[in-house]
Amino acid sequence: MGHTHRVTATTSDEGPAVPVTIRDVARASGVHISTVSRTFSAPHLVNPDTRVRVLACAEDLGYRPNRAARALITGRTHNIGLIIADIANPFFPPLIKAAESQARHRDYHVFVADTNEDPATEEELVHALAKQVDGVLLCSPRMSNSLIEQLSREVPLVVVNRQVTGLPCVLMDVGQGARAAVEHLVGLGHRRIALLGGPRSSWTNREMRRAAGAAARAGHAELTVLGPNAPTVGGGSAVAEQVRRSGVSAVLAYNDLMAIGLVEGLDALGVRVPQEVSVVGVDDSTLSRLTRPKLTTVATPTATAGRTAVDMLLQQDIESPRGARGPGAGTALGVRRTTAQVMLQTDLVIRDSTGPGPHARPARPLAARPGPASPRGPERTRARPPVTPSPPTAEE
Amino acid sequence: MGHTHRVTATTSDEGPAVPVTIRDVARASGVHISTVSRTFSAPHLVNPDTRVRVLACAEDLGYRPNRAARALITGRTHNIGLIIADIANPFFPPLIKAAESQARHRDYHVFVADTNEDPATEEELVHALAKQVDGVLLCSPRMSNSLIEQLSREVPLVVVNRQVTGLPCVLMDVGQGARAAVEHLVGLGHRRIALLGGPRSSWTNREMRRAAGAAARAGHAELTVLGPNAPTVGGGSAVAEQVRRSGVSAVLAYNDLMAIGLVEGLDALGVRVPQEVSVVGVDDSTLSRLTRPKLTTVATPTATAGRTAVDMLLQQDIESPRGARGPGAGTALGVRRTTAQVMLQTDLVIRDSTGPGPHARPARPLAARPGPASPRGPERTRARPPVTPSPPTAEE
DNA sequence: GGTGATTCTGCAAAGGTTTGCAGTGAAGTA
DNA sequence: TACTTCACTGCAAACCTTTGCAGAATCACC
Repeated sequence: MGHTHRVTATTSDEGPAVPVTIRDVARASGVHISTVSRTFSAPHLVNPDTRVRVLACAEDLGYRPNRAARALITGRTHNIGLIIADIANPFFPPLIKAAESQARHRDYHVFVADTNEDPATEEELVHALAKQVDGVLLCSPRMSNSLIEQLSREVPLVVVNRQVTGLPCVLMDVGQGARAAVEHLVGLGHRRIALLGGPRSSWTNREMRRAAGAAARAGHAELTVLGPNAPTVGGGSAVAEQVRRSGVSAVLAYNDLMAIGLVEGLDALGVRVPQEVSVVGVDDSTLSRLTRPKLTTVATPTATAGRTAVDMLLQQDIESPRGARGPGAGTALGVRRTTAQVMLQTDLVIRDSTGPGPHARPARPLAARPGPASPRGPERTRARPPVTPSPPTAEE
Repeated sequence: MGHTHRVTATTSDEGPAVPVTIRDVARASGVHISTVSRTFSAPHLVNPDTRVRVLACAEDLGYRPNRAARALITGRTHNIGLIIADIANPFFPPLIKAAESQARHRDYHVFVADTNEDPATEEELVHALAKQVDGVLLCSPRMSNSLIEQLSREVPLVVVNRQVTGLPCVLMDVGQGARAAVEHLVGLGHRRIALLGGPRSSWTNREMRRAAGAAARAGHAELTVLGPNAPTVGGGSAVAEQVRRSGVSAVLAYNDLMAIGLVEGLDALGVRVPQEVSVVGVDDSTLSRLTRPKLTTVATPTATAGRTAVDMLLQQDIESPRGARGPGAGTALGVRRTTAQVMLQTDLVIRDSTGPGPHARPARPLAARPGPASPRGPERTRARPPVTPSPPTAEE
């Protein structure tokens, strides 16, 4: 596979033509370049007759305003950068699409970049994007908090899935989700539960550990933390053996990918889910409904997060336009801006990958033993009113 | 879900500081701005002593060259635009990641944008990206060929998954893949086969129809085309009922998503795969190994396509730098460039979603009826040497 | 000491656009 | 008619860099 076969190779003169600028249009329509400029950026300032003439010339010259040059002087690019930890993770597409749609409504474009979960790439991308966008959405960053704060002085930032003091953040209450998941498992009669950790530098990871640990203690269950692991299918299947050896009867995974990988891995070892081990994921990605057994998972409001993040960025942006020292405007130092932190609720969605554990109450023996093929619909437990987030940890 | 809870809202003075320019560095280090510029873009031209001084000043002023301004004069942004039909389709992430990695090696950054399968959005995005990137990779475009050609005069273009005369293209030999799939099904004893079509304006879609039709005729099988459909899981499950009514015993779907959706839909109707209906997908996305039964599918060399496309773009780019009318260089009209078309091979990967049909030879009755849980490993048939692509159709 | 080469630095134009200011002419008002 | 107002347009500076050219200083060499 992947063998290359060159079918055709020709040369032609059909290149991108010489770029046509505002000057060419001005010359063609016999007006000054400033009039052409106004025709596009402030049409009400130019005489209707001239306007149509200019537009006509622009049309058949194929003129398009150079957005980069425009940005140089206005300080606004009308672009938003969206930096994503791993574009192959089905968690992100809904977020991306929601952000794009929200941005489009506000006449902005979104440029997405993928970091492969690598902090160095993350930093580099922020620098690369800095002057070409009006702000950057940092999704599930793997950098340290201090580096994020530092970068935020270079370009307006909104952080998703991480809490950074002084910066606008969109958080999902995975703590509450993890607690609901553990309570669900405890309620099913599980007393030995494993938590499959994700990347070490993930805020979500820390929140889950904290909340799952507390919930386990409250439920008199024992929680084993396994990890950190790569937050991928491979990362999940890689720990299957370890999970089996640990002797737990239920697992809460960092995300759906790991949960699915774990189910795969356990299956290969001959361990049945949910009969022998129950598995819970996080994200409620499209995947969770497609695999068998269907995954019990903590639903995160991904699309809402995308929309909210864009809103927060644009709001902040509008208040303090970049390059605020216009001609004659003096130097505007330290523009005030508002930084809000928003916490979104999560839901536990119960499907077929969780079942009764070794300490299940024998009451209602039939109803209490819903096999993976049981026809009951998905059950949703709404998370409780969100709590205030834990104080931000010192570093990462 | 998605209820917003505002946790914190503060204002602070920690905004993005006043942008520090090359001027500030020049002033601080007591040299002319041109020296600062050279310190960054041509260090060998500046005295080591001055260089360290300038670098030191730049460092503690936090100076970063403005890439947009630089691009304005050099004509090169060192960015590549990557326009994707649907970022939620697992077909794309490997392509994106390969493109990003290849670009990074050449000191380029990739900006991804998603079009939601919408031609209008596609066009708009090309315009938006035009002056901010050195070239655009158009993946599985839904625009008309003529529009693509027109846009290619605005910015260098490389097209993936579509054949446009005069433009560099990266194609996957889905025709060969579809043929192999149909032959596989015919060999299994299927005589009535359905093709689940994808988007009408998809080149891949047309190729598949053409090749699958020919292969069916050659195998004395009847091919029913169903569609066009949305190339998504939903699009697949939506036609399940129609597939059942059509009475076919095997289906070749436009892509894995549709195939998986179809399997889901058939399952809901009580139709078993592969016992009653065989299903083949296209793409060999990560999904195809995760669902049950594991999907028989046509593997497309997605990562290779991403790498190749970047290479073709950069090669073309290097030959003809944009804005080629440098100071005093006169007007360079119609720069020559080379346009190649590359066809990549595909492979049929046989897994568990295909099984014997109504006309199966009764020979080896046991081995010929592999259930979905049969432990045989995946089987790969290498596609034959690629053929020259069919001549481009007039429109889209 | 004179010549030429070499190394470094400054000057200024250029890239494509926006925008405050001033100027023009026409229309409105007294 | 004289004066104000208004709508429109041109001028030129500004945004932040890069880069060809030329000047200055240093050095080597004869």
